[in-house]
Amino acid sequence: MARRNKHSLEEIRAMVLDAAETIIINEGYPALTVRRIAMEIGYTVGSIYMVFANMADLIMHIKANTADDLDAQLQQVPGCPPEQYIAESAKAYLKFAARNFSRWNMMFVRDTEFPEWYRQKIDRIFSRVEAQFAQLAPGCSAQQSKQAARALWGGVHGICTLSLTDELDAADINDVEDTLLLLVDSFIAGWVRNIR
Amino acid sequence: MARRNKHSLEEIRAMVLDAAETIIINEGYPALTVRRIAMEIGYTVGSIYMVFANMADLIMHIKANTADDLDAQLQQVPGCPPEQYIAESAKAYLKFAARNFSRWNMMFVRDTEFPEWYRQKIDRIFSRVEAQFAQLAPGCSAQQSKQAARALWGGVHGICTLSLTDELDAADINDVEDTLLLLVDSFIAGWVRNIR
DNA sequence: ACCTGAACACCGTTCAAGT
DNA sequence: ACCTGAACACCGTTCAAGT
Repeated sequence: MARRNKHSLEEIRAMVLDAAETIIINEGYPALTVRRIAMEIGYTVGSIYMVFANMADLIMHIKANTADDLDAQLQQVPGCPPEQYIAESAKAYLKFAARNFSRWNMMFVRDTEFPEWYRQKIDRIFSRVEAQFAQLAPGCSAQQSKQAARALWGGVHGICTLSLTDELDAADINDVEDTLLLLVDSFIAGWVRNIR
Repeated sequence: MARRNKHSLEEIRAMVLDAAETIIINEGYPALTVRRIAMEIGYTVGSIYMVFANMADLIMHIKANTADDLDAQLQQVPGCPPEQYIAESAKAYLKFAARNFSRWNMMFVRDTEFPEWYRQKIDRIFSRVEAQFAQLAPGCSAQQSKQAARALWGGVHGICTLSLTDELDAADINDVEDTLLLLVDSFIAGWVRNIR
């Protein structure tokens, strides 16, 4: 066999990425193997190494796609006063994490060094909340609002992680949302108070 | 070969657990393999299956040990007023996570269903902080202080996760500690205020 | 009653060989 | 210039066979 040339390398690359994401979504991260992807796209194992350096490289790009999807989701939160905006963003973050658990969870397992372009994507997600904190207390320094955003967003992330991996035994997602809003509301109330 | 009987099954079990923890500490979680453990304790692969059902079972018990160690660490936080106690506990949590990163991180990768006895260990860790919240606002219901503890502790956990996996680009651990204390102080201030 | 080690069904990765 | 598929060095797990 060999040589079919039915797809360009770019097309194959897209097919690999797409098949990989489908496998993760439907069967979870551990089900993702080169052989499995190859089968799915109708090529053999070797061909995957034509378009990605290795598994780690492919995974890095899946993470990047997830980061973009998450960012797009957060961008859809309608403009409103900072407190409300931050609360809505937290809810949107939880919703995305719950609906895309496997892909979302992948983003935070560190197999290889994060490349700079990936780090920037993560930063972009954080920066949205940072801007809101700056509005929340116009007097405070950029450093202060940045730290507040990171503290709270780390917090939001933690509640999502523990809830969705069943560490906090949160019965259903509504309980989690309540806990999330308790964190957001209390933190903001306390922060605005202490900043003065 | 075969039959040496130099160690009891209990001894082998302890050796396996000990070797596994050493490998994780020194070389990280991915370095942990049955063959590697067998080599380390001077037995063959098969013998590990005499004392643990499988790799997942072994890992579960490593996690349990880590949970106990973490609990012991938190127990060493000296008695003091609730706000301070919670802040000190958060610092102790971060310190443990930083010093025992591989083992700590393992606890939150969910490979199999958490057995009930393991869940109880995690609950015990949380309950320490819950009690402090009850003291913080004597009027509030048990449900309220429980939720507050879970919100804040989820938050503390999240900051630790993101910082130690380099997601929040926190330069050094002191910055992380500052961020952690900002979360704790602001949350408590806001919570006490809102609860009334 | 222990303990071995070969065997099985998997991995990711490489690369000579085919068209 | 693509693409294959056998080969390599790994996994976890099992279990007949040895003492």
